[in-house]
Amino acid sequence: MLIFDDLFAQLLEAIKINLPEVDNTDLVSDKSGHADYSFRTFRLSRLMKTSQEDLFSIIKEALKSVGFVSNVALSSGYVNISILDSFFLESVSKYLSERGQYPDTFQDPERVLIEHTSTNPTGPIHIGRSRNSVIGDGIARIFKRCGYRTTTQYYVNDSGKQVAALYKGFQMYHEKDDPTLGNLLDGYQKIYKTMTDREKEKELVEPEIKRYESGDAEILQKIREYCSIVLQSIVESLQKIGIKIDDYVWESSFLRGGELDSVFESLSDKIEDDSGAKFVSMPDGYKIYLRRSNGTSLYFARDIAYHLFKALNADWIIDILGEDHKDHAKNLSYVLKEFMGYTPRLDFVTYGFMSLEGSKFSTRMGNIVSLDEFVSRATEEGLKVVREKRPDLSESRLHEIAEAVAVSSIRFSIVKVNASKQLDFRWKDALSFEGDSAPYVMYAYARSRSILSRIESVPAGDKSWTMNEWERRLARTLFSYPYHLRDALDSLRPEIIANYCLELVKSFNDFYSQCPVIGSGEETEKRVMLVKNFSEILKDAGSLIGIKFLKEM
RNA sequence: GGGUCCGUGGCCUAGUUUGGAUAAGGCACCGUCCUUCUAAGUCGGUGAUCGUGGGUUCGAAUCCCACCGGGCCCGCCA
Repeated sequence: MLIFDDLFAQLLEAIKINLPEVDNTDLVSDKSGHADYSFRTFRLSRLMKTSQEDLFSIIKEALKSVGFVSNVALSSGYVNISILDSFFLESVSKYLSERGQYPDTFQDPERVLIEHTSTNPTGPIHIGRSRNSVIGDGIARIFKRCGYRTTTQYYVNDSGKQVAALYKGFQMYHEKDDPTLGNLLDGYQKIYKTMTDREKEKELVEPEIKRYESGDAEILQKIREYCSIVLQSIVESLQKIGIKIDDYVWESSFLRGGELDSVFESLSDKIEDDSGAKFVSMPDGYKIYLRRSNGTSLYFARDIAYHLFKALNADWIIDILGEDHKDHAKNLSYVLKEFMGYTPRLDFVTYGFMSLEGSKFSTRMGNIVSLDEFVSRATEEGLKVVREKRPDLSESRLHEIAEAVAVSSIRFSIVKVNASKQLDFRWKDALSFEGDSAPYVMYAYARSRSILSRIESVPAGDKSWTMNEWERRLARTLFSYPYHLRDALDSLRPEIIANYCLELVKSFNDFYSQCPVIGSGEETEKRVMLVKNFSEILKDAGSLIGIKFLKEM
């Protein structure tokens, strides 16, 4: 829960005393530049058959007692409400100095579990898949920031067809070799080339699945070993872009622990039979198979078991999934809630697929970019740029900056786009460090730190803190941070934070070019305060989406 | 074919969940500003019938319907 001076709520409450019919869609934070808040009279005027002028008088009267309101005016149906110049800056400063953060938080008892990435341990993570990680990690950080007890989890698929193929491929093509990452991937790719149709797949892989699920010690041990090797490389790739997942849950643990049997037991009155195979029916008649006729389990059944397991330690469960899993998510949610009385809050964030230079990612066409490759190319590009701009810095410092720029850029370029949209990856755009990008954000931070580092003593200034338009806009944008944070949390949309960062930086850059800080006499104290608040809040917000901030760059 | 998501200047994106005051940024292009705190920046300019057509409304990028274009799903794969 966020703690801050919620002006919006206070204004609304004050107006409600004299005008109980008001609801929170009548009042908006104004974006048109007319005022700070704007009350729209249209709805109430019709509803109450009261003129806009009369409503205006009532509102003006109601706001008389509100100390931070400086002006109330009626303009073409809008009641424009202005806030005292000093209020925004004072409020933010108070929180930062007294509580250490703005907004402050109150620990929420709800335990939130966010599952993300969960890519099959059958190959390195590529840039398309990393969209999942970037979104998931962003959402997790937003929850933590808002005071939730948050855990992230990676579901390791070490059972089923794909990993059986990983095993079989290695046995077929590299039996005498060490199970290195390279050999495992090679075997996997080769076996997939031979599995040209579903019959071929069945023939090669199904006996292995059967062995696996019947508890054959050899295959169990091998698959765990192979998956661990591939998973390790994925974990390392994620680490490079600053993502660390709290828990790894192995799918196979539900096969062995008996959880799967309890799933079938508790669903027994819903389960139907199709020549030995087991399924449940959705309201539209669609059949969801839980078990093959040969007795082995299917993904849906194991995913039920997994979600029951999640519920043991969480009140709110969030899964980040590719849009190909959308129907699965809907059906899973239905079965859990309607058939099994599932109580935790369950949300799915699905994201559109990424493409590469306008065409589909495709492993077999070689049309793919691994996360590692992207990181190293971005770092290289970053190094080129920093070297040119900062020839004065040491080699190690240049590398440090290049890496921060690369990682931040990668995450920012992915997270800033709404998850529901398809995202086309283009090298040219991804490696550009200008405009609406992470370096743009980082650079503004470095500028603010540079100013602060040059401040020795601050002369006491004019305490009334009247502001010019640039100071005011910056102060107001800083103040608005909690609203964006709350929006991002409620809608599970980390891009709201990315866009807020851009908006905040824009207001800072305008301020920077118009308002000198050092040596500005009476203005200095106020401006230093603005710069200080800016650097803290920008770092706070940007860190949520994985931007790394440097004092200089 | 059925379901579902997306469609905003030449290109990319915000705004759509909660309908409101001249549709907001970036890239590219043209021009401006470094003897003020880092020019990865600032300012100005060119460029949008918000996919199309209806509807609801005092008011629609936003809500409803139809259509068009694209993604994804429709497996005893995951």
